[in-house]
This record gives sequence, C-alpha cells and structure tokens, in this order.
Amino acid sequence: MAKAGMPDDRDVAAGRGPLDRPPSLVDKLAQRLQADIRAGRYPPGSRLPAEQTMCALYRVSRATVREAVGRLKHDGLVASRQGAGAFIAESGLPAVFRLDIADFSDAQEIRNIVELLIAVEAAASEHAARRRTAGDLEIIRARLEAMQTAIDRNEPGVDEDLTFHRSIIEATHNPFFCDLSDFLDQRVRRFIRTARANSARFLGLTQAVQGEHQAIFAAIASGDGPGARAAAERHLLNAAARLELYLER
Amino acid sequence: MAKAGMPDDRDVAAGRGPLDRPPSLVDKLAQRLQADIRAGRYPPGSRLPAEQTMCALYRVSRATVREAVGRLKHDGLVASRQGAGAFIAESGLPAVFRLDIADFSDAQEIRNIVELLIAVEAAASEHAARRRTAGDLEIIRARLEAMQTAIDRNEPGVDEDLTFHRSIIEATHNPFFCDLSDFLDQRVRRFIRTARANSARFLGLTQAVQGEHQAIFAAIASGDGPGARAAAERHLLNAAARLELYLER
DNA sequence: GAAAAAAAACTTGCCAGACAAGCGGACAAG
DNA sequence: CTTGTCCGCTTGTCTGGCAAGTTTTTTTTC
Repeated sequence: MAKAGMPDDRDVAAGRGPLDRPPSLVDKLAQRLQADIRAGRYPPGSRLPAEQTMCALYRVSRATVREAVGRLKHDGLVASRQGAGAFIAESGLPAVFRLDIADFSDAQEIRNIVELLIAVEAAASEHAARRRTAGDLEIIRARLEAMQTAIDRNEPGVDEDLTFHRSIIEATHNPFFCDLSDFLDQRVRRFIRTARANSARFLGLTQAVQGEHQAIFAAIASGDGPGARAAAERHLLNAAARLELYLER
Repeated sequence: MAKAGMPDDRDVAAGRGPLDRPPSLVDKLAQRLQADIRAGRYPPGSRLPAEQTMCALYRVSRATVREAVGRLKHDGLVASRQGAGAFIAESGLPAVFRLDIADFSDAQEIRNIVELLIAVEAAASEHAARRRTAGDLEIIRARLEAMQTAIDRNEPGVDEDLTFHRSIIEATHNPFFCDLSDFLDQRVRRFIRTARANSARFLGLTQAVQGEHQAIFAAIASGDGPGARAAAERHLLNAAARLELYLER
C-alpha cells in the first residue's frame, strides 16, 4: 500500500518531510500587503490600489494579485465590492484568529495546546454550572449515562467522552468557547489517535475517569461554579498526566 | 460629516444595511470542496483531482479553481506540491482556527469575547506565576512601574496597561496564550475605543486599578499560581463590570 | 534480465489578454 | 434641485499559454 516517492516515517523523523519550498509569489505578496496594512501604509477603511495598479507596482500578474488579496479577504482584513474596489477593514485587524499548529509531532507544541485546552474547558465548566438551563442539564446527564453504558460494555467510548464534554461546553451558551474547545479537542485527540493506535490507555474510559465525570456533573447540577471548575481542572490535569507519560516515551 | 447615500442608523437598525450579495463562484466552490473533504469524499492524505479535472467537474475556469484551492491551502486543509498535485492534510482538519466576529456592535458578542479573554488571561497569570524566569519578572516589574509613572502624570496610559498585561502573558512561554490573548485583547480595546472616545473611564488608569495590578505582580513574583489567577480574575472582572456599565447604555 | 538513463505525460505556478457585471462621478435634461 | 444617461474604472470570471517540477513509461546499457 506504500506509494513510491511518498515520504515515509524515516524521512519525516529526519525533518525531510514536506520540504520547505521557497515561498511562492502569492505568499510573499500576501505577507507584504499584510505588513503594509499593519504598518499603516494602507489605512483602515481606505481602498487598496486597483489590481492592475498592484500588478505594475509589485511586478506580478493579476492572477497572483487576486489570489493574494483573496487570502486577505478570507481573513477578513479586506472586503471587496465588484466595481468599487477592495477596502481595508475598518478595524484594520483580521477578523479571524489564525492558530497555526506548525509541527504536530512536537511534544512541546502539544503540551501548549493542552494547556490552553484545559484553561478553556475549566472556565467553560464554571460558566456552565452557573448558566445551564434545565434542558442543558438533561442533555449532559444523558451523555453521562451513555458513557456509563459504554464502560459497562467495555467499549472504548471515545465518542461518548467527546460528546459529554461538548455538552458541557455548549451549556455555556458562548459560541466562542464551543468553537475553540472543539478545535483544540479535535486536534489533541487526533494527535493521540494517530500517534498510537491503542489510545484507550490514555484517553479511554475507566471507572476512575467516570468518577471524575460524575464529580463535574454534580457540581454543574448544583450550580456550583468554582466546584465545577475545580472538578474539570482535576479531570483534565489527570488526562494530561496520562498524555505526558506517553510524550516522554 | 455625514456622507450622502450612506445608510444611516435607521436603515441599519431595520436590517436594510449593505444587502447580501450572491456568493461568488470561488466562495461556493471553496465551501463545496471543504464540505466534500469533511464528508470524506476526498479522504485525508489523498490527492485532490487535477485543476483541469475540477474545471470540467464543476464547470468553472482554472483561475476560479486555483483561487478556491488557494483558500483551502491558506487554511492548512490542503497542501500542494508543484508538479505533484494538491493533497488533503493528513489530519483532514484545517490547521487554523477561525474565530469570526460577525457583528462588532453586538453587545452579547462582546460579552462572549470578554468572557473568553478573562478565561485565557487568568489561566495565563497562573502559569506565569509558576514559570516566570527572573528576566520575565524584571520586565513585568518595569512595565508596572511605567504604569505608575503614567498615573502620576495623569496620562491615559492605555498602552502601558496593554504592555503590562502582555508581559505577563509572555511569561507563560506558551505562544498560543500570547497569540490568542493578543487577538482578543486588541479587539476588545478597539471596540471600546471606537465605541466611545473617552474610553479612559472604562479602561483608563486609576490608583485602584493599579492596586489590582500590584496584587497580580506580587502573586507572580512569589510564584503563587492560584493567587495570581485569583488576582487576575478579580482585576478583569472589575474591568468587565466597568465595560458592562457602558454596554447597558 | 536488471539497473540506469532518457523521454514522455501530467500537474502546479505564473502570466497575458479579454469580456461581462457592477460602481462612481460627470453631465445634461427636466 | 432632482432625475436619468453615459462613460471610465474596478472586480469577477474565462480562455489560452509557457515554465518548472514530478511521476510514469520507455529506452538504453550492462
């Protein structure tokens, strides 16, 4: 199944994976435009030069300009109107946060992500305890029971674990918590799953883990914000400690 | 100063602002490709069809395909190698987190952002207390003193406030905390500044605020993690309360 | 027959030119 | 002073093409 020419594990380990290509023209132009905007050469609200003007200015074709500007547009830094031009955002700042995970195999990078994840989920648990509706609580309880069922059947239950946590985050009714937690969680789990097949040892369900979950649920049910935070933090730190065992080989 | 033809407040309030344009071909194609990838029609690690193939498949020109694919590339969802093709990321997930702030003037949106900001900065303060080097502490102390100087001179000192907080975040030595905190902080401050000129009343320096800063510094200096978190949380909640006074008109 | 070298076939990166759709200001008519 | 028309400019999209890089096939050579 291994394709010829594909970089194998040895290559990646030696840092010869997807080798660093010289940045493309689009890359350089987009970066330069972004720098010019940040430096104030193109003030917020003003119009960017016309595409053809930029072609002459930067000595590239219109396609290149369009792709570079399209990138900024995608980041919410500029907005274009057909016939009128492309305008710098009023804020002068990109509307989207770019969290680039440069190296997925770097242990320190994973630690940093996990640290942020813990901060977000712990705070979310506290807010969930204070704001959860009766309906939220019912959903969380159902997820908790689904997990218990998985445990009793000796199933891995990774999905049940994920949805349980998700239901808590959603009880914050703060979409930013949901989105960020989703993003981080998916990546951490993906890392663990791809790094080692039998991830159950690290993220899998045990009765001990379930006990931590029950503690979180109890605190949320009783509206105990600090308690929910503490319980969530304890649970996540334990999970991080298991992960650490693996990271250290 | 009001420009003719600009939609005034009544229009915007009635939802008659800049009307929604039909999404461009590039928008639709990029979204469709992203959906196809997420649905598994293009599995992770596999190669995307050649550009000309997609031209025929989606009935668009190559420029359009290139721009759409370039967008996915920008999000880290695909990576292309000249001569070889464009490949779906191994993770099958975008490498960047998109935090879209849909409506900058929505009070609830700002509250949600502030909530996340508090969670991040409080956790960062705790980590900073545990991990700060002697050099970090020296920088933080300098920033704190710079702020005292600003207060004594009756200056607004908004920048000094910002850099003080930044120096704490940087002491976590976790770039994700730095980047995210930066992003959120800039936007919250921008919102306040543009919403009202005399923002000093809400974010400005007073001796009371400075007292809170000193408490954070003391906890970080003594390596007291929970204390630093509590002090930071108290400080930020107070700031949020001042902000709330404004949001409620 | 097998390994090495050369050629061919694709594929992306970039470019030039073109046309339609939409915007903005000028300008004349009422 | 308003209204309608026109014209230049700008973006959105298309077509066609060349250079550079990669993969596959063929040919050559030992």
